[in-house]
Amino acid sequence: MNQNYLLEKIRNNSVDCSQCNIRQLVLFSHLREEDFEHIHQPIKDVRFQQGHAVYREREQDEFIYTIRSGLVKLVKTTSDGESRIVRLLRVGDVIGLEALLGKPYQHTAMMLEPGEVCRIPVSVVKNLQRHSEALCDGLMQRWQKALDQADEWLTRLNTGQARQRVIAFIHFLESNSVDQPEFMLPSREDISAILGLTRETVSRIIASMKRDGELVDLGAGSFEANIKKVKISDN
Amino acid sequence: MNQNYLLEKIRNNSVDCSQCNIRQLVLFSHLREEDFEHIHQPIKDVRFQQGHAVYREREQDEFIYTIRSGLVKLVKTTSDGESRIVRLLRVGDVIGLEALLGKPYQHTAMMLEPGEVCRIPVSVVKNLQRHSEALCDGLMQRWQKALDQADEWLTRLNTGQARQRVIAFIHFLESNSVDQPEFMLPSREDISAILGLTRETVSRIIASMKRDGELVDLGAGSFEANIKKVKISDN
DNA sequence: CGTTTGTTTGAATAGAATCAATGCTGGTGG
DNA sequence: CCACCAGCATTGATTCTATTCAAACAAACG
Repeated sequence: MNQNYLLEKIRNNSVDCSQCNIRQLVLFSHLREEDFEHIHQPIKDVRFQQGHAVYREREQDEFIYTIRSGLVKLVKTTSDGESRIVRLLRVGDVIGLEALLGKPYQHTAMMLEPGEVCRIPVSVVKNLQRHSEALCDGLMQRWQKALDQADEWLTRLNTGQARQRVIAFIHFLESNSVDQPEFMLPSREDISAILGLTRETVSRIIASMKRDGELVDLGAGSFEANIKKVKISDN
Repeated sequence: MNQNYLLEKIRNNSVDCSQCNIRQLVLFSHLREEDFEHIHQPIKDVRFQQGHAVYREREQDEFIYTIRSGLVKLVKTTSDGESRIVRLLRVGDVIGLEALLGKPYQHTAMMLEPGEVCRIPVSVVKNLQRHSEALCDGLMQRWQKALDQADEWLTRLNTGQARQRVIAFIHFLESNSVDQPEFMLPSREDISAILGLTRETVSRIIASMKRDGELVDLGAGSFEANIKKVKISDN
C-alpha cells in the first residue's frame, strides 16, 4: 500500500519529501516520519529556465513553492509601469506564502538563473498544519525571514548614495554564495530595478569598480561575467 | 472561581479580551468564548506618550503588542547611524511578532502620537495556538499584512521623484484616516526618514503644495498643523 | 556576417543634498 | 508681562550627484 503510493507518486513526476536532499533547508525540516503520511496531494518538482515566471502578480492559485536551486526575483509593477525587484530568494526559501491565505500572488516570481522548485499544494500544508505544530512555527519563520529581507532591502539597498548601494548589494550577493568568493552579477537592468537607480548609473559604478580592481571579472565564458570581489573600500 | 479570576485580572491592571471594544480588529477576533479560558497570564493595557518607545531594536522580550489607539513608527538604524522609518502602524495592527519566534525586536517601535497598546505575553499566544487553529491563521495574516506594507513602502514611497513620493505619502495618510479627509502630518524629520529624502526637500515640497492650494492647513492650534488635502495633481 | 541585445562611455541637464540664514511658535524664567 | 531661548519649519544659494539623451561598443545568435 505504502509501496503503491510511492510508485504512483513517481509516475506523476511527484517527489517523496522525506527523502529530499535539501530537507533540512525546506519547510518540512521538522516533520516526523509519520507526518509524511498526511501528504495526499502530489508535490511536484518543476524546472524553470532563466527568465520564466513561477507565478505572476495578481494571479490566484493553490500552490506555494520552495526553491531547490537557482535564484528567484520577486517583481512588483508600480502604478506608472515601472517595475521594481523587492526581494531575491534562493535555495531553501519559500515563495508564494500568500496563497495560504487565499490571496492572489503579490509579485511576479521569475528565475534569474535556471533552477528547480517544489510545487506544494496549499491543501497539503493545511493538512500537515493540523497534525504538526512545528509546521506553523516553520511558516511563521519564513514570513519573518521575508519581512527581515524586505526591511534590509529598504534600509541597506535603497538608502544613501548610488555607490554605497551597489557596494551593499555586492555584499548581499557575496553573503549568499556561501563557500566561494565568486558570484554572478545580474544584468544591469535587474540591478537597477533592485537599487532604484538607472542602468547607466549602475553600469558606470560597476565599470569603475572593475577599473579600480575592487571587482575582478573572471569572465567564465557564460553570458554575464563571473565576478570576484577583491576589496570594497567604503568611500 | 471564574469570578475570582476576573477579579484578579482587574486588580492587576489587566484586561478581559472577550470584552474588548476593538475585538473585531485585533488578534483574538476569531476566538470562541471558551478559548478565552486559556489565557492564564495577564494581558495589560499600557498607555504611552508621544515619542516614547514600546520596545527597542535588538532588545529581546516576551511580549507582542496590539495597538488600541495612536500611530506607531517602526524605526531601523542603519550601519552609518542614520535611521529610517520602515512602517507606520495604527489601531488593530500587531507589532513585535518576532518575539513569538524568540527573536530580538528588529525595530524600535515609537509613538508618533499618544496612544494605548495591549501587551500580550508570548506564552498566552502559544497557549491559544494549541487550542485554536484560527489564531495561527490570524497570525499569518498579520505577517502578510506587514509584508504587504513593506513592499508598498518600497515601491510607492521610496521610488521616483521627491514630489511623487510626498504625494504618495499623503495618499497613504489619507487612506488611514478613514472617515475624515483631514489628517495630521508628522514632523518633516519623520517624513524624511520615511521617504528617504532630506528635511529641507520635504519642507520645500509641502510648503509649495500649501501655496498651490493642494494642501490646506487647518492649523487647529496643536503644534503641528492639521492638514486637509484639497487636490493632488500628479505632475 | 549582419542583427539583436545588453554594456559602456560622454555631454548636458535636472533634481536633491548641503550649507547657511531666517522665521515661527510655545515655553521658561526674570 | 515681556524677553529670551529651544525646536522645528521655511527659504535661498551653491554644489554635487544621478538622470537623461545619445552614441559607440561588445558579445551572442541566427
